[in-house]
Amino acid sequence: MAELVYKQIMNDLKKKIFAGQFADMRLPDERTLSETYQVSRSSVKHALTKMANDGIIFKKRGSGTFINPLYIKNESIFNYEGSNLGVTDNFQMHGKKPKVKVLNFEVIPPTEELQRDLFLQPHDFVYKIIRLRLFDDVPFMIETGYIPIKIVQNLNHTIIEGSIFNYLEKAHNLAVTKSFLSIYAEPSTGNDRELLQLNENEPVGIMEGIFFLDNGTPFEFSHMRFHYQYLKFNTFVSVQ
Amino acid sequence: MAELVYKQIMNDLKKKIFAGQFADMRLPDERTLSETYQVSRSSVKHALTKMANDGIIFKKRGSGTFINPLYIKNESIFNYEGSNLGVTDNFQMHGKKPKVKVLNFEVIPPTEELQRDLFLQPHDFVYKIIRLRLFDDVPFMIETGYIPIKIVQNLNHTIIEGSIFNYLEKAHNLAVTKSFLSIYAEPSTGNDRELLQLNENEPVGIMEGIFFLDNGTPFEFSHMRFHYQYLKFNTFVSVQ
DNA sequence: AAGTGGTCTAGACCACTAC
DNA sequence: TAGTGGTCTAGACCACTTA
Repeated sequence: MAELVYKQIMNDLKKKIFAGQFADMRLPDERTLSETYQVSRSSVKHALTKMANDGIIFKKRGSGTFINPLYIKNESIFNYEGSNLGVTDNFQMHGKKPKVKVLNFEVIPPTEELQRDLFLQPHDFVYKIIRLRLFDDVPFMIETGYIPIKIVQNLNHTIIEGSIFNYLEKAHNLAVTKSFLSIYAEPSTGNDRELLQLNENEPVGIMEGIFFLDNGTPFEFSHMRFHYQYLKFNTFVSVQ
Repeated sequence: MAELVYKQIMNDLKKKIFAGQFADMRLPDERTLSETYQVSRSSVKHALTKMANDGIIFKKRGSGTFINPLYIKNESIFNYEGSNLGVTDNFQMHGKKPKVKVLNFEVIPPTEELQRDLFLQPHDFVYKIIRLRLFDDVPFMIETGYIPIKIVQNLNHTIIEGSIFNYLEKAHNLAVTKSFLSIYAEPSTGNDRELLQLNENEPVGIMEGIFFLDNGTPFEFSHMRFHYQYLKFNTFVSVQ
């Protein structure tokens, strides 16, 4: 499979960045990279722009392109660099296997909040799925998801024990590529402490929001309660 | 002032989107826009790519370019839409006045971590500024900031009691437009509980990272500890 | 003055979607 | 098959930083 030029460059540069190959925290200039990889400067620029948008590097006009030191420092488990937004794909940690324990699986009428968030009518029923997620045997997150049955009619226990997003992509060619998320903290509840093995004074980190299909259709409302040590959300913010 | 071509296109399209000029939620195709604006297709693409990254539109290869209905319905879903990234500007809440109490203001040599994060030499001293932030008289955040003195030499007590970012923009024409942030939660320390009026089991939300000037120069490392009820970070995430 | 990233052009061909 | 966005090229010139 011939990979895209700009992705090859991205992957090669990322590899070299993590290998510490740019000790001065500075990348070669675009014209040199274009020579090195034997591609046009536009392709190099495409790769660098994407990496800058991901916060891996930043470009200083007139000076050069530099590595974001925080990017190397942060070994967060949660990042959105995978091929899709699915939790299963993104929570890979040092070779540990992600596991799923289904706590609840039912179909309910949508609350008013769900009607608003997912653009539903009162008669558009939704799956309510509660899952505990673990690395090997260490629980790290309780996930409550709501998915309209009109988008997928045939969810079952086997599917939701794996990655719903993967199933959608493979079986229905539906890709989840966008989301609006809120991140905040709360004291842990008794249920949190029991399931996530937290002490009395230890909190949960919460990430909740709406996931969208590629065409803009709201697909899922998700509420995720994390053991506080397992949620670190990194983001690059830019204005203007 | 001759504005950039792709920005003109962005602004024009945004204006038309909000005016409801694309009733079918669909933009003209790239080749048509290129004709309309009498520019190259690359420039149109540049504009559309930026708008897609902002969550304003969706591009579907093979189908066309579509408007994100949420963008029209709820403009406030996007954080950080002000003119800069300053805390003072962004933490406005229901007409309450933000106040600042300076807890610490000194100049120190940079730690190794700061040297790496802010690209400093060991002799590049930094301001260390600790401030308690309040709405009216309710404290909500403890902020510890480190700023290289080589970027601003004349900070004083009066300035840091207000908005440093505003001061920079007005007095030195330096705009802070980018940041790399991590958001996570921790149990509160004794100091947190005292300053933020938290109970034993209540946590802090933490936002920390680097703020950059428009030209890419790292300007400040900031560590912010929030009363958990006052940190809610909203973000739009998109892959591919 | 030299070097860097930014903008813009004109065009070719590819990959995917809809009909 | 026609139409859409995606990738890629080769090159020109501009804006900014550094020395």
